[in-house]
Amino acid sequence: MRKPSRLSEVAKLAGVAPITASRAIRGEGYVSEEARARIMEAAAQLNYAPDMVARRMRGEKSKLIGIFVNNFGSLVLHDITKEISREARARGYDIVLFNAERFDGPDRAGTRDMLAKLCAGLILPMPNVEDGYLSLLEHRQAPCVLVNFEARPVALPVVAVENRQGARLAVQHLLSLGHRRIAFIAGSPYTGQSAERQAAYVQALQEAGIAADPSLIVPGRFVQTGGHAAALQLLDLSEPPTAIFAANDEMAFGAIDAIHSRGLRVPDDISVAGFDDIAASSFIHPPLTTVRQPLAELSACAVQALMNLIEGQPVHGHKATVPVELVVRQSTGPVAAPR
Amino acid sequence: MRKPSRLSEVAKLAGVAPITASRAIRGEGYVSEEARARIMEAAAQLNYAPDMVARRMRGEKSKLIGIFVNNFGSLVLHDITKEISREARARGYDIVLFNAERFDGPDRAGTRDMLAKLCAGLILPMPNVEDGYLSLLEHRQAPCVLVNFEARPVALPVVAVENRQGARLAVQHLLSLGHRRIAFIAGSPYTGQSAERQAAYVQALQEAGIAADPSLIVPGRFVQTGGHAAALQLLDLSEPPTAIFAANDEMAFGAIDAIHSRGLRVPDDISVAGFDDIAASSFIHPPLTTVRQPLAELSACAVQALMNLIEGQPVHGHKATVPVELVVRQSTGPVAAPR
DNA sequence: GATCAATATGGTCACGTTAGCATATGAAAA
DNA sequence: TTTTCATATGCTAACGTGACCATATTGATC
Repeated sequence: MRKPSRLSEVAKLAGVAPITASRAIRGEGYVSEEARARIMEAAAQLNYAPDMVARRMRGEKSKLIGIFVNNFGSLVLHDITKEISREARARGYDIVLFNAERFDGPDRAGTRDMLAKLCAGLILPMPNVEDGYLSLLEHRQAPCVLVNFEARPVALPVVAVENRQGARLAVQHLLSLGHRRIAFIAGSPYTGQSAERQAAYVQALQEAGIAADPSLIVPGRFVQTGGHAAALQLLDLSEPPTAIFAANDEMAFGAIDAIHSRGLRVPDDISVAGFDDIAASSFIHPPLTTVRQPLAELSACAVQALMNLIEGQPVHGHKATVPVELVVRQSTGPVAAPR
Repeated sequence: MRKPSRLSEVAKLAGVAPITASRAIRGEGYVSEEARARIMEAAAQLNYAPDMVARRMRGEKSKLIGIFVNNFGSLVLHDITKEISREARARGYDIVLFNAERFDGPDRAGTRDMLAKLCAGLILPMPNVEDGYLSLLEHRQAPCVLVNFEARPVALPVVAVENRQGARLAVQHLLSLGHRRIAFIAGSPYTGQSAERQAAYVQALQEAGIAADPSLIVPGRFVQTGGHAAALQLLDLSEPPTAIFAANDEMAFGAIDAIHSRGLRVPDDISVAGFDDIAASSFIHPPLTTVRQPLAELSACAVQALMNLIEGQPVHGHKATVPVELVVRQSTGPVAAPR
């Protein structure tokens, strides 16, 4: 590897001290016009570029925002990440995405902290965060905003969608279509987000005078294959549901696939609703009835909160919520006539 | 922000020199059992974690692989990234994804190079790379592997799918269904990948005795909205095509949407084929006939090549290709009976 | 008793950069 | 003439770490 040239080399070539070259390149402090010209030419000649790692070690801020995710394959996170990136770039910040899923690699925390140190701020679109790391963040490792975090009260800004309201809308929609046996495919067991949606599901049923049947609540880990397996399990019940509400769209995709694989039709035989409204949801067959998260608004809100933190405004554990909206498409329909 | 504790603080608390604490923590060199115990306890008490930025400044390797992408919203890149991440983690490496789309932020190159310096190696799943940066990489800024790079010969390892063969399969499939007016929705004009697929499309037509009609070749920038607009343009032709081959699945989604919006049916009125076989393609309506990129194999190949570079094997501009496969689903069918 | 090897510990310096302070020059103001 | 100010430049130190070299101490071997 050819070593990149250093500031001291530029300075030597220009016949000045390194600090003077530094000033010229950064455009700060006093440098005479002739010295500046010599330095710039030397820099160009040596193809010099400042070493941001060294700058960071001196504690300077970068123009970089880190997004830490713990589900690298998630489509809704893909969409959220895209929106955050758009917002951040509009403000002159670059984006790095770190796969923070747990694994047993060496120096796990070290790598994570290195990135955190390099970034001006962090956005964590995670429904849950390991306790140890959360307290590290609360003690100000870096400016940090949580997105869709629902695990517990926390001393950091949180931006989230109205999970309960969204789940309630979906369940009420299914109830209004005449469904009474409505199943719920839950996400990962330890995410507050899934818990919120599940709680609202139970409550909406109760308000309609229906007791939640535990056998109709099946976990699907927020992934498509999990939704597939969960739906099969539900279809195998002695009294299967007439509608399924999945805690996210990807599981709903899996559920629809599972239903089709049993020779049943959506929504004629069984209705399916999701949550998120990811891009693919309007394209699948049948188009998915789902709860739309306003991702652009959510992301704008998160980036704005992070900018406030970066610019030194005090950290408060304020939680901002953005409203959701039910998008009715063709995956839900009236309950089938009794056989 | 509470400052993280430093090695010197740990050393002072344990009553040793910093270098001894360093040795104890890294588990290298000679440290007596009692000293090690004191140091470890002090480190735990101070919640010490090594500063990887400082280590990197000393030139140490991290266990981090950077993936630079220039289309942050792309679904196929999402899938590729996921696979690379899986492969890398199996080898003990973490992953960061950098949004390298061009924009005019400050210190653009500096941020990029900082990340490059932090990573043990880079994977660039980009069909094209800015010339200046490419030559920087060729001069060994960091170990680097290109994925699906098709722009020009390059002195770096390249792993790619057989774009020409894939496009040929798709076009031949459409020809075998009786189609003669087959349109092509191209990707971004400056990506070799799109050019490769387009060239094979033209060649396959010629082999069937059909001259490519320039009005049937429309750019779609590899994005869904681009595919939508391109399809509308094609449908507005005085003699519209009976089949559309899109250079990627996302544009095919957009095309199908556009066709539906005109009250036409797929594949009854017009067939649509894509390229990539992203996850959503089997779920959309109708399920998409497409060319499958073996993403797991592609990624494994790329990570293996990068490991070779990192471990010091010589860099050669070898290009590895992985085979593609046509997946026939329901978006393609026989050409409609003449009206 | 001298030599050697293994064990154990620390001092110094460099990685590339910049803040803080010190210094030097010329010109304008008192 | 002296003071003040704006301009221009450089030295030193520090960010946190670890390689290299130097120095002890111990026990074993000749």
